[in-house]
Amino acid sequence: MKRKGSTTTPRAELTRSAIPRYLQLATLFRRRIQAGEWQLGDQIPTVEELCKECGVARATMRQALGLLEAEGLISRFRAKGTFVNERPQDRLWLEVESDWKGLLTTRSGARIEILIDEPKSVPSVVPHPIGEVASSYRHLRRRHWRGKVPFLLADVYIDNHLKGKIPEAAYSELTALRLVTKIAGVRIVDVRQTLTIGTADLETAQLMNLALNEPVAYVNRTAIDQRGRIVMISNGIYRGDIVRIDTRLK
Amino acid sequence: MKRKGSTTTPRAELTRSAIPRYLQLATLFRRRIQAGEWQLGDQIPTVEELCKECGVARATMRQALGLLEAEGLISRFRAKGTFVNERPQDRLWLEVESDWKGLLTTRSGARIEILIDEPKSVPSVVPHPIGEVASSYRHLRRRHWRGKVPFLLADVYIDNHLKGKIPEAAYSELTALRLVTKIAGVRIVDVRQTLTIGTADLETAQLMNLALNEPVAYVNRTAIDQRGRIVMISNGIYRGDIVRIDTRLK
DNA sequence: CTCAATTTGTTCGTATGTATG
DNA sequence: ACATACATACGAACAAATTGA
Repeated sequence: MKRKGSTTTPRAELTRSAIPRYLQLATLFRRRIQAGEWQLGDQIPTVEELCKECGVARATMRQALGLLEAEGLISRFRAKGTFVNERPQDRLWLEVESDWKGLLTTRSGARIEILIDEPKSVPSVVPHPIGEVASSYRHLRRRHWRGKVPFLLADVYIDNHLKGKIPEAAYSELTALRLVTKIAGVRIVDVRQTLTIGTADLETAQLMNLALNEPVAYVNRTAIDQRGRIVMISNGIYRGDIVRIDTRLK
Repeated sequence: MKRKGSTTTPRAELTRSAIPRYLQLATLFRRRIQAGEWQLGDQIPTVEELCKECGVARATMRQALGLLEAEGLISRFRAKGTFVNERPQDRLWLEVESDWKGLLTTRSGARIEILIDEPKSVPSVVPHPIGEVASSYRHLRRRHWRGKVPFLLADVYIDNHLKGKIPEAAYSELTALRLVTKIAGVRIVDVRQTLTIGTADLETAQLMNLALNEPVAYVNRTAIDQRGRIVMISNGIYRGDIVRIDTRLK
């Protein structure tokens, strides 16, 4: 049988996606538990009910629940039902700073690991064209940890004119903006920050200990000095589940 | 015509994951284009080169590129090569406002559809306990469209004390904060806004025309008046792919 | 102009994983 | 548990268009 022409089956599936259904369901239920919709100790709906609700087969639903059971989130008892064991770890929010004070606050308990260190480099992309690009930057790719959780992967570019002013040890201890202001003593006249939302690609997922396509936040920062020169560029990827932006408008 | 040389960087191996390889690859390359690693007009590495780099079969790689071609990101020419068309970031960003001016700016071309309208209701969750909860609120679930794209799903609660001051038609035309300030004329002394990142659950996905587990942004807003009463609560879910927050720090 | 190399397009066959009934 | 259908992934061969020697 040839596959030319209109052998296309008109399937109007709602969750038509390349991501396996059982994974979608697992995520959905994980979120329900986290949101408190399914409370600790609760009996969750039966497999039959869940199947009807989500429009999938029993085997698929059981596969999804199997994942959650393996994660320790639920317990299943024959002829009794399925129950919520615990909540997925209450997450430690990370505030993406939206003012100077926040930007310069030391992140307590953060450890910075240097993955790449190129002494002479030029940023391939300049997120905010607000100033003159310097001739050469020190490029660092750094991974930030809080405890055993990597939460930020950032490519940092620092103007090589500041090279002499920054001690080596500082590169693995401070945020990029602190390096140029506090340590190198540069007067920054403008900082731009852009946050967008995406999903983890393969490389990011591996480095951040995330599943592929889990949400992440891209945070790009650019800082210029008095002479209008771009002295720092930081292109960072935060784990989406720890990002939180609080704003107060008076 | 520039020819982008094949990166000799040793690439991470593709995980044996539940997410199809061709999707992983598409995401990876989409990101490369967005990051400018593959610039506009560039010829990207040949299929063969990409296969070797990523360790996949030709057919798989072609399937990934086929997706990008369908999205209009690249163009492929037999015997010539594959070229970058445009950047994915050329979409219509929606700015989640982070200051008063932005909050009150009318979103041009936005249409608001009312899904639920409860005259007397009490918000089940109060995101920011900064004031006194009123005795009764008007609860609206509204879906915001730009053209044919739903981009925001919001549960809005408005203090019923303001009932008489707001004409019916306004409810399907204005943002919640505009309703209470511009229309009802309430003097707001404090607004809190919190943004977090998550993924679309089943209901959200259906209402926003998203695949399950695509990234979304949760934006919660609370406003109090002079007497410290919470006059407005808005719990919104934005499509992740259109959220963008620009900040400027001087 | 022809020929060879390059590069994408197309089509087999086969194996594996996922979802349904 | 089993059979069936479909999507995914691989490998290989060949076709078609472009370029340059």
